[in-house]
Amino acid sequence: MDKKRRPLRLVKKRQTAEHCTSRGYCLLSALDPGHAELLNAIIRTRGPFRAGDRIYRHGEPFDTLYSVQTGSLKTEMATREGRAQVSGFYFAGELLGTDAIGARTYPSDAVVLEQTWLCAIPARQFLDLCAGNPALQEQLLGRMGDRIRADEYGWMLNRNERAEQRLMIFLHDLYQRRVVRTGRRTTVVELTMRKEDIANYLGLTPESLSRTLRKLQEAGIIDSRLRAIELLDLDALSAADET
Amino acid sequence: MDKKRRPLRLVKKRQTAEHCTSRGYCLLSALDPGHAELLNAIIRTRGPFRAGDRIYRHGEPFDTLYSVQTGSLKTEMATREGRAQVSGFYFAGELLGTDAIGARTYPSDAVVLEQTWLCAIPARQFLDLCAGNPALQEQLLGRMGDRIRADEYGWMLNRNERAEQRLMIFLHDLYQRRVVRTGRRTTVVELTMRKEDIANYLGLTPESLSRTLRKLQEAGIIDSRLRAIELLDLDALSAADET
DNA sequence: CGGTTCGTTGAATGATCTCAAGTACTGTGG
DNA sequence: CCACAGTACTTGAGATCATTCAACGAACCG
Repeated sequence: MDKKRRPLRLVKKRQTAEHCTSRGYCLLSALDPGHAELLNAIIRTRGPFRAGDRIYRHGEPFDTLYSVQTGSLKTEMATREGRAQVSGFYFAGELLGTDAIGARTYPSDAVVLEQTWLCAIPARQFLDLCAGNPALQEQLLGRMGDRIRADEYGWMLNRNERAEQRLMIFLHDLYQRRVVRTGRRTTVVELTMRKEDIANYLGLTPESLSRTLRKLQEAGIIDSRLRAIELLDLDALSAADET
Repeated sequence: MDKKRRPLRLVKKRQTAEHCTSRGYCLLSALDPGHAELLNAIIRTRGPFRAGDRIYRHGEPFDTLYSVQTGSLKTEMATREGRAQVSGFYFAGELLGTDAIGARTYPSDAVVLEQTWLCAIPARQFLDLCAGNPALQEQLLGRMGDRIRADEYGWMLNRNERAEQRLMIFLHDLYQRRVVRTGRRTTVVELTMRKEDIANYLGLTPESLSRTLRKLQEAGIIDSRLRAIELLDLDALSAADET
């Protein structure tokens, strides 16, 4: 399942927070200039990484959080039989590594899906900074809370819903996250991950995913292509996602 | 899948000042006397609550965290069809409401399962206290991180494992948590929740749970009674729970 | 003691998986 | 640009597991 292990290319390239300031969905946005400067001083831009690169592996000492600048990643855990289990996908603006906070080591592997730039945030210094800055702490807690809620909600769905429903919710989630990230409402969702990863993430076999995609296609809800899916009936998808 | 609330096993049974003899005893352990005093000043013991009481409801403004003193609770969310979905169980020493941190309202309902005493912790004041106290912040972040990891692990299991496996993991988790709470290694697990709740939590119908229990019983792994389950083969159960 | 809820059991249905082929895409070397 | 090999994806048919529907038994509570 893990084919090519290219060595990590850590191209160090000093850079300001230019990549972050433009978007509201960024940790820096909560900071006054003084604290932003402090945070800026400890973060480092890293990249480019290529598909298959592993940013960290489970069991390695946890010392760094990553903010995704451009590109995308998946995280995966190992089941006791040694199979990989995809536990999440991460896109630009999202924070990678939060599930390691409070632990000594990363609980999962982070695998790059396409050309990707990251922003490395030393965890120790960052958490100390949070301790002295209520606004930043609130940002961090907010994100962790979001994460807990999202996981819990996702878990709930996975227990109850059928494959078709889960897939619709997943697609709608991808769409929504891209709206939040980019503000654009294109109905074409690019798939930077393999279908196999999606199936794994949804708890389905690739065969079942394939059949389910076909079903949605026949229902006129999506147009499933190879590396992209066009969402033809957003209403149907968001209806699936309603609490 | 359950591993879910297990993170809270870090809870220390520390009974220091009479203020916190039996309330809030976990979070206080990280504090120097001065800060402990501050925290003590804002927490309040509440109870007794009886089975069926709702501590909070989803949608209500989030303003309080609760530490379970004695007794037990379940949290449940509403699916869009209006059915209830059990999202977790909480026992003495565990922290209730963390999934609301960062949100304005509680995402779930908290329902009491038996006679229960709680310790109410005003969220605003508590979080402010954390912001000024690195040790306390670390405790809180640690718990939230534990929670994220547990949810993630649980979710993973739920996607992969069959009913029998999930049930074994659940039972083993109940056992482990009780060892942590009480230190006693009795193999009889009291069920304060209804079987219906367990089935719901595991993503099964009550019928399927019943059949699965019978299977484990016939295999000599458990002795399933009405309000308790005796764990006859702990090795088999912990084997199911191994990473 | 009845009524009610909770839990169990059986048989039939349905969803997803497994196994086994077949097809389409991707990258490589000629 | 094409042929090729390797991988990803799709499709079909049968097996497996959990659900549904229906009925019954056992505990709880007035």
